[in-house]
Amino acid sequence: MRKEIDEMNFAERIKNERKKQGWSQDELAEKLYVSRQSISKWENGQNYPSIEIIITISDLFGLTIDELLRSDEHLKQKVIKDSRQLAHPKLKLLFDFIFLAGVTLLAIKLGLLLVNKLTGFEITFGGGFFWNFVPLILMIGAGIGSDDLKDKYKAE
Amino acid sequence: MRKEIDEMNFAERIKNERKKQGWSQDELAEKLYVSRQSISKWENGQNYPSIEIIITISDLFGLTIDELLRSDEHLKQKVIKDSRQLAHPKLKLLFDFIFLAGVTLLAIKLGLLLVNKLTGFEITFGGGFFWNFVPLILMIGAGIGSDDLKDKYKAE
DNA sequence: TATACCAGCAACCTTGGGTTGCGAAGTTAT
DNA sequence: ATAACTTCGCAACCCAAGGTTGCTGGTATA
Repeated sequence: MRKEIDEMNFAERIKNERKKQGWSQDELAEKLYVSRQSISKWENGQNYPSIEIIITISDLFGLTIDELLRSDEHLKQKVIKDSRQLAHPKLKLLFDFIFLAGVTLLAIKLGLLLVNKLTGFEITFGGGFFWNFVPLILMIGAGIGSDDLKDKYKAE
Repeated sequence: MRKEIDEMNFAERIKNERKKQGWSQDELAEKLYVSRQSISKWENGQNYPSIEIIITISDLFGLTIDELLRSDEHLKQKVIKDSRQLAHPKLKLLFDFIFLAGVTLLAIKLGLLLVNKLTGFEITFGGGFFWNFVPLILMIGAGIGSDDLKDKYKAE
């Protein structure tokens, strides 16, 4: 029972963590005030340390006790699902389109200015006020809205 | 030692959780395949259950093992510090200034356009190409750079 | 009253966690 | 080559901690 569940995980994990820190069994034993052979036993799955020592170990390695004692497979099932759903997907899509419209208008305007510059043409278009303000308003307004909605997820 | 650290917490917590579920000691004992007196002992702080049973208990009550074994005070100290430090603070500051310069130029230009519109003045300034492109380039370029650096933190 | 339920104390037993002893294997220095 | 040192696993042993059984007291209900 014990072996099937988590002992292999605990043994491996404590061994890996010890090596990650570059400690020998002797050094870890000193830190935990136990004999070196106790460390050896834990790492070979012969027994578990006492509760108090488990808590100390989790502090020493910066792991939760669950991470120490449970199998990776078990922990995976407990991971919170990352693919959360946006609260207002359609509204965000609208803001994205408006932003694109602003970008398009701006691109048209700047493109014409560039053509005039490079070719010596003097293509003009009326509504200078429109061409200077509306693209910016669209881009800024929609950008703010879309960014705001990006961080809102459905409650679970 | 043991009593000072977490035994009171474990004993209280397991008792509270059992009652929260509306179970008697007998009922919990059946679920865990132990005697009723074992439950009594745990709840009165006389001893701890074995590791296997602790894991089963944490599943049964939907708590982490850390929550079972550690004091509330201890868990608080483990909260990850949110105020992480940026990897390149000075570079990000430079990008922020460049962005501000672009915004300033754009504001000047749009401000003049607005004044012309509202007062009927015809204040003009040369370099139409400059006034149309440079603010945008500054804003977009610096905005991208600053946003990129916003997510880079120093390794711990 | 009797019965059922609940939970704590105590004696007892077993087993699991920790210690000590020993030795093998690997590495380094002379 | 040998000696010294480091690292770690196996085994015997011990004891305390965890679990069981027995008993009892308190409370609620019929």
